[in-house]
Amino acid sequence: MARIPFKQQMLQARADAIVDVVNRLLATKGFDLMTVDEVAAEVGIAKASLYKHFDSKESLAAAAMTRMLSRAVAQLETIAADTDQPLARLRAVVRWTMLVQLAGEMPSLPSQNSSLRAALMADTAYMNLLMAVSDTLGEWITQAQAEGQLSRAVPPEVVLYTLFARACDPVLGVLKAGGHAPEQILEWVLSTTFEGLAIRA
Amino acid sequence: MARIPFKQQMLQARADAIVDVVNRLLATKGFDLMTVDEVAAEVGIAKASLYKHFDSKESLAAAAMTRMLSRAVAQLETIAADTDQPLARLRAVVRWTMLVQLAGEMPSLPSQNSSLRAALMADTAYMNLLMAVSDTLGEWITQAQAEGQLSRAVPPEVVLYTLFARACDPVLGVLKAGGHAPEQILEWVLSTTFEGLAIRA
DNA sequence: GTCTATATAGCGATAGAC
DNA sequence: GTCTATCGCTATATAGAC
Repeated sequence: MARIPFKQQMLQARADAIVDVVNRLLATKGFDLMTVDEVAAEVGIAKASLYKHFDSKESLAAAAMTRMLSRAVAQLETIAADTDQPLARLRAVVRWTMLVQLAGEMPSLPSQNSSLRAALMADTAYMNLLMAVSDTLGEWITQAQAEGQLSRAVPPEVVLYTLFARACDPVLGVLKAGGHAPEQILEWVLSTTFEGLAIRA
Repeated sequence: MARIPFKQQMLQARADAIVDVVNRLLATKGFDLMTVDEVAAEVGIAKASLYKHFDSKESLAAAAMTRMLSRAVAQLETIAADTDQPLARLRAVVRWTMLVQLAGEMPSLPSQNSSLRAALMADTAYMNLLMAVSDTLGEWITQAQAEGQLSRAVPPEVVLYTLFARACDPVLGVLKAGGHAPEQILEWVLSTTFEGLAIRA
């Protein structure tokens, strides 16, 4: 284990604190309504100091998304160790993303903001993690279809996008605001996602 | 039929033209990235003139949403006349909302913006139409469940929210950007919505 | 009602002292 | 690196002439 200078540790801790705040604000207000002033105030530092750590508002968002993706990778490994069944793995993934969202910790970015999209696609750490997650999920999806656990009515690509969409499904927030218990919400959305709305023939 | 002054007709036509532009901009860029300057420029009038028709940016969005809801009400009547089967009606509703979205005409508003939420909830025309749509859909949902066509694993409320969520499902945009045919996209998303991802036992 | 011109405010980002 | 203070820009909204 390499020795890490004390000063550098402090910097890393501060950067983590910043990303914590950004992550929560992205989850609650979204990118457009989140202001850099607000981030600095909640972290408890001056805005100019914040810009010593991150180049722009977009890079703040990218850092939050990157950390969430790295947590997702870790979670995928845990899930893979838990079960061999590909469909069970996919259910566990959706369950985890919904738990994160219900905890108010799932950063969601507007897909329409072009400057943000550009910043994300230029961030190699983000892109690599995104591809890692997509690849792993893609494998599980094709396995689940091959083993007859997952519907073959839709191609793997569509399944993947559907799972990603569930990670930021607005239905969760509405049901949470309606006063329903998290565990109950989880069951409902998992049911609609995997079993669908119609009655099984 | 009451006679309507020519001048008033012109005003109404202009207001419609404004809502047309707002509707398309809300569908493509979203509320936060849409600017009033842009709306005025595309309509071809000065921004100050625009503010003679609408009080604020929020009221512009409310007008677009209200018109879309009134179209939805009309569509519900058409669907009700087409079939008696409640599940078939619900499928037709989702199909219609997805067609609108694929045409780039479905205005979507950020649920996080509080000033916008307040403006919408203060708009009685909007609220009445929203309740009308919700009531009709709610009836069809309970009927479909009673007749054994729709899953009873989730309460009607959750079904309703799920259907609303499909009207602005980001998966559609991703698949469209991927170059897939609209009819193909429609089938896939209808399948995942009603039949679910898992294989039917 | 429509226009030009402007008020007002908030935000992202930076300068410069320490 | 951290701070205070400020720049520069953009956006919503309005004033006032016609």
